[in-house]
Amino acid sequence: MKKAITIMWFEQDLRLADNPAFSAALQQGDLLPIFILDHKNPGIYQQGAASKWWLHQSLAQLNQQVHGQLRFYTGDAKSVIADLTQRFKVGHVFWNRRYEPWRIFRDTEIKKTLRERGIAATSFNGTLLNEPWSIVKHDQTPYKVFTPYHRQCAKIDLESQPLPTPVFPDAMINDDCAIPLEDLSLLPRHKWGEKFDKHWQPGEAGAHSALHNFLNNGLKNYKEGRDFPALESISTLSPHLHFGEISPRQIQNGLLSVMDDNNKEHFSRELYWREFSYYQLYHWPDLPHKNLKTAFDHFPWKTDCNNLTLWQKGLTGYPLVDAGMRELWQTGFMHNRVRMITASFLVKNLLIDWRLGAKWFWDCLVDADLASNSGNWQWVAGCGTDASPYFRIFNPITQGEKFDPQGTYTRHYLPELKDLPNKYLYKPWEAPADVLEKANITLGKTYPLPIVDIKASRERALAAYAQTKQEQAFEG
DNA sequence: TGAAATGTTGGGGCG
DNA sequence: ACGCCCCAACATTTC
Repeated sequence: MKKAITIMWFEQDLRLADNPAFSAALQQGDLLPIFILDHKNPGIYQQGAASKWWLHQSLAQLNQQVHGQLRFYTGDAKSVIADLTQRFKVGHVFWNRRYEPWRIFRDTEIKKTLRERGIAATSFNGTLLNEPWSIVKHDQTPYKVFTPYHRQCAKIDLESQPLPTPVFPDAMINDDCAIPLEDLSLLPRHKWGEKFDKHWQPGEAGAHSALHNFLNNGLKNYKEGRDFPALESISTLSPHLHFGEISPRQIQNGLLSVMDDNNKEHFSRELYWREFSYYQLYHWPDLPHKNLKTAFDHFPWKTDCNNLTLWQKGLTGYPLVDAGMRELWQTGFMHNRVRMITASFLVKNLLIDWRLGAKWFWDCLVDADLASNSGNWQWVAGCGTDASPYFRIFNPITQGEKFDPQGTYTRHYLPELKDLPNKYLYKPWEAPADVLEKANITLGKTYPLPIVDIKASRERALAAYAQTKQEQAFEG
């Protein structure tokens, strides 16, 4: 009788340390570590190009960590696993749970099928501090608002130690039917991803170096500094977290050694915003594509494709908005404050459906995450459960003057404005002709004129939102 | 994790 | 010295 093998199914947990499924799988021995690129099941949530680039790099790192013994497959995960159980005597399949609705559906089926065939299937929590179903209000319904949700988590969260990096065997099971990483075709054809190389270090080592860099530098000024895109006061851990190169528990544990309670508290809160997004996605699986407040189903969105394109390209004529959109394109990332400003501009000043903004971010972000991206866009648009008030409309001029007063960030991404004095940086159309000439700027040519009037578009948005608010009250 | 409009206060100029 | 106006600066309200 052949000895049964154990499958460790990696997906959004591309790390060895504090990986509960991997640690458990190692206990069983005769390990086949696999990764499946499932392009059959995600439907409309096909991974974006930037995210694919990251995944490729991260898989390469993980494969190196297990001495090239990670086995790659592509196709429908259910069939791939069924096929493996045909060709091998499989005793046990391990994985860490994932929370996208299509993955929950898929994994539930797989678990059921395996068990029916007498194969053990065990999943773990390697991704969240709390399982979404474990936190409910007294009446057993899920929290809709962040603050009470967070308060409740703080009450029950115990400090738990991350698992140590396990020792893994030199030789794991081989499978001749597996394909090389390159055949997953994750890298863009036209070297578009190469520009990301200088900004990021995907993989478990890169994740920990980002964490330590943040703990030693950015964190001490996090509370104030995180609002200033020119400062390096943010963690940039989001893509690492998305792919599970580091766990929230490891991050929280890293915070324990830091004395500064105030900044620590504010950063920890952001980890819980991530948790809250996953929580919402679990309890409201329509989060990515439906307004949670149904009054927004009749919202008068503009369908002007031209303005959407100008926003995407960073050609709105509002320098802070354009700088953010170009940061996104160039680096696959955008500073959080600037994400709010660019999103507010699209949804409120341009009146373009938040789902189109979410789609663009989804394609461009290396940290594209269905839970966080959808949750945050619903928040900005005001149609989420816990949403930004409808009248909160960011003024990209004021925001620039307040949060990038020297223009360091803005000029970095808009070199065509580098010689424009601070006084006019966020409103170049107000600059006198001689100032523009001296700065080598021809408005409408070297840099666009504003595509909407900020005051008029603000009033237009307020009117549209007031109408929706009324319908909402009517619907109860 | 806003912004603009409106209201209030208090100091200085000036008849 | 006094009252009046002007207008920042700050506070409150409204969207």
